[in-house]
Amino acid sequence: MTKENLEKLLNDAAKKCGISESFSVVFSNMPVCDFQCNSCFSVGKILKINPFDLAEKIVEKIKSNECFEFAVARPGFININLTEKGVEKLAREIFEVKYPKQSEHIFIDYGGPNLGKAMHIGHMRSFNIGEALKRLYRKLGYKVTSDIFFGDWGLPLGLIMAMLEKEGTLDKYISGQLPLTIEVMNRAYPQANKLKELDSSFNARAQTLTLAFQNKTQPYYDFWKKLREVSVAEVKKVCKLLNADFDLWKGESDANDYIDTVVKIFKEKGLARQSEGALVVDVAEPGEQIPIPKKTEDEVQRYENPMPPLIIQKSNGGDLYATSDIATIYYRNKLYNPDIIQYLTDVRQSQRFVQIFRACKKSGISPSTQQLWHTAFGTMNGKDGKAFKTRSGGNVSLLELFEMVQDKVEEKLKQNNVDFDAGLKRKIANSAIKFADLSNVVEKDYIFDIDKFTSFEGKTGPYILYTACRIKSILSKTQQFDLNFNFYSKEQKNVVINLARLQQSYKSAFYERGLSSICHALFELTRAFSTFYNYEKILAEDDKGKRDIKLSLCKLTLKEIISACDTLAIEIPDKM
RNA sequence: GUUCCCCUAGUUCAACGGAUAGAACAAGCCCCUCCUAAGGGCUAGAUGUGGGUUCGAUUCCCGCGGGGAACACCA
Repeated sequence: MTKENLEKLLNDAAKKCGISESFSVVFSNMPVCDFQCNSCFSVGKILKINPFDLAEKIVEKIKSNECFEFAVARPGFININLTEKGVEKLAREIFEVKYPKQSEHIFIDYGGPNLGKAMHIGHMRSFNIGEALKRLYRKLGYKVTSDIFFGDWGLPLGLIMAMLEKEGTLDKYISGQLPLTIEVMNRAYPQANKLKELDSSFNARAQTLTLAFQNKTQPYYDFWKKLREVSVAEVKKVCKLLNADFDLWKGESDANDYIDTVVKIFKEKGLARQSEGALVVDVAEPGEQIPIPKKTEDEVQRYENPMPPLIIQKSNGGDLYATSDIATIYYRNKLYNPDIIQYLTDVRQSQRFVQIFRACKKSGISPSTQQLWHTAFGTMNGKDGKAFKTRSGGNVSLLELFEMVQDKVEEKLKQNNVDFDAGLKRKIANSAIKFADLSNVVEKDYIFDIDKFTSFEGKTGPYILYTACRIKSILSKTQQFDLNFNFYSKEQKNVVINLARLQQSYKSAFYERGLSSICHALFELTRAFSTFYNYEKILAEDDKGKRDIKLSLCKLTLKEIISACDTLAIEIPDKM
């Protein structure tokens, strides 16, 4: 890579001056240069040399280079510009880039839909970010296994059963007299959820039914299987819309067989203790969970640096999700032995994952060499800055959101007199949603704005697709041409620089475990291309050499846009 | 109460401790006899507050103000 070449040049020059400190290079945001080196300040400080003098000394030692022009600027910057030869070489590197194979195996857990509950917009980020990270890791040469990890073993399914039982239809659904559909579940769950608050005997019945299928008591266990089947089919529909796919479609229920084993491990290692009737594991480290003296008798006990113990068994003997999570880590290690396990959830679950990870490390369920990552993403808020809710206080379902965006896309397509089919509509809607979501920095909350998802101008997914389609259109209208990277105009060079920045963004994205830098670089690239497109005639260029150069730029840019979109799980249509 | 996160143009978002703080939307002005105007060009507009560290702070540290989240049997 050019950046590395530059750093080598500078470091070699430094060595000739007897300096062993390292110099690094970054893309410049200044209009005067392509790259810059800021290291003269820090190195100058260590060596007690004026940074400006140091910069001059280094640059003097670099014998003239055909690819780069060096200049020293005011307090001590080294500014570097690419020559035409340098641009050509950079373009060639970009065109031929290959990522070496990595030895690590990353296991990534995202999606996490709960059976029985319709997916809402809160699930969207996990799917979008997780899917894109999975693809990014693969692109960068890692072995990756993805698991959707259903919440399929809990109370919601017991609630649905209890609701149907109360209606008197449960037997008919069990026997198959009435067909079980997702609509039945989507209706029954919210009703049951409300009812359990009002009717404690109903709640108790739901608990009993939950325990029944968990103990594999018939006919409830078979009915649970049926509920799972119907839900999974529905989830797969959403996955198709979001262009997400998983290697494993497991869930809490698969961890069930290992729960006793892991509880035993905690007990045998003396890590578990009884507290208020529940079985807990202490995970606080020194300086955490220090009780704050109560001011009055009946005040709730508060703690300084709170880190409560992790409950692995309820006082009624029931299991918790945390126990399933630990059991899941246990069997994932047994079956897949990954080097890294990554989870993607809302930031509100952060403390829970700290607890789970610590419990796994303490007990050795996760070996000390294994990395456990929790990538916490910000909450999607409404315009009031609070967690997003519809006017009626409910959640917007993911399918509804997708429909709304597709309707808007259809409107726009009709307005532009474009021939379209369902596939094109879906692709454009998908790009709008993905790009709007992934552009945000992962860990920050963001405002869920429906207008943003249905606006197709400016920094949006459809803009990226539009640019790609324009390039495709040009390339489809041309015959064979000779690949030629001897770019000569300012606009062409700017496209190449942005191509390099896009490739650089994959590395940043890996370290940040987020996609916003890729989205940003992709947008800047398409913007640079659009400027070039507006300034220079491509197909109408008479000079064959120049036309080859311009077409080569089209080809290279399209290749990289396709590659980036593929990483983000955005599909590009041929026309729009 | 404790802990963590956030505060940047009118709005929504960017900016490994680097130079003149970038975009998008909204506003105003231009560009379709020309490869897709879902486009391009131009104009105007911002770092909550008070200290500190630094050659240099939106970025790091400490106050203050404002907002959000978590704080044992939900996930």
